Amino acid sequence: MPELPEVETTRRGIEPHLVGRCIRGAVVRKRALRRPITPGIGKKVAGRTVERLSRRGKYLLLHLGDEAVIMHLGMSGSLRVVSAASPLSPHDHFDLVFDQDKAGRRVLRFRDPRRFGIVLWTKRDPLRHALLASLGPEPLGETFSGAYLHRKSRGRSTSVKQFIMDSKIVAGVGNIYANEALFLAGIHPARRAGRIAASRYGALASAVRKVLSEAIRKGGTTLKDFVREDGRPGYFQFSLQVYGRGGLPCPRCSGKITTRTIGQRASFYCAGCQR
DNA sequence: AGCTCAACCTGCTGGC
DNA sequence: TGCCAGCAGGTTGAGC
Repeated sequence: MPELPEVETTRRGIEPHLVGRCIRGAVVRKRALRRPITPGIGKKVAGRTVERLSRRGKYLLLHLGDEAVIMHLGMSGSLRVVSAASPLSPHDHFDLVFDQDKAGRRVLRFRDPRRFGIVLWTKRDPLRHALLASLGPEPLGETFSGAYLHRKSRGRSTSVKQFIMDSKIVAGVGNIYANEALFLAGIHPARRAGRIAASRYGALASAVRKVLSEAIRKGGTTLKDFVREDGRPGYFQFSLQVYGRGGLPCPRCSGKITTRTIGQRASFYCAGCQR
């Protein structure tokens, strides 16, 4: 479910509910996620105050002084701020429990049916954690550019789509937005990364930025189950040009949109507009 | 180093 | 109507 815009939407949604709040503990109902939830996490975070929330790629970071909680939503994860008494759904695996306030006791509730998500506690700078240390630049940051993509792609025979979905190259570009950005840039997703000119990478970097920032503005993409912290869906699914639209007319030339698997992932493109 | 592919899990759906 | 193979927004690690 969640790519960078959905994680950013979640971050913005939960941040005002969490910053400055003191943590009382945690409830672990199902430890076995992509990695086991850090043993004893409740005791480790108890008494800490949330200073801020940040995002790195698709990772969400809760900063608790020198320590941090690292979260990843995997394919099906979502986070909501709810009352501690709020009824549980089958896949509500983890709660971060806050001190009581005038609204009662609130929790940050992590739901993840497929359990590809992550909840880890770290006492180090979370950006130095093994999972985050090798991430490429932020696609909405200053070091991400066409020149950067061009330089990194030299000698690479992999498809450009797999290349921009590689988190070591650029952090947080998933399947939906890779398809969309390549359409916007007019680049065929199966084209070899090392055989694309610098100017076209300029167009691609711009397209990635545009697609991601537009999606953030619309609250992310809700295909089936993504919800914001308050339960509302995102709206970017109405702006999708090619993703999930195999067989339908291309919005630019009215040709048929092709569906094809590239690098184990469903890919959608217009063979007329994308070269 | 870089490429490919299987694996981790559950839920839904499209085709028979 | 009912069943089930196949597929889903992500990532890693093994094998070559």
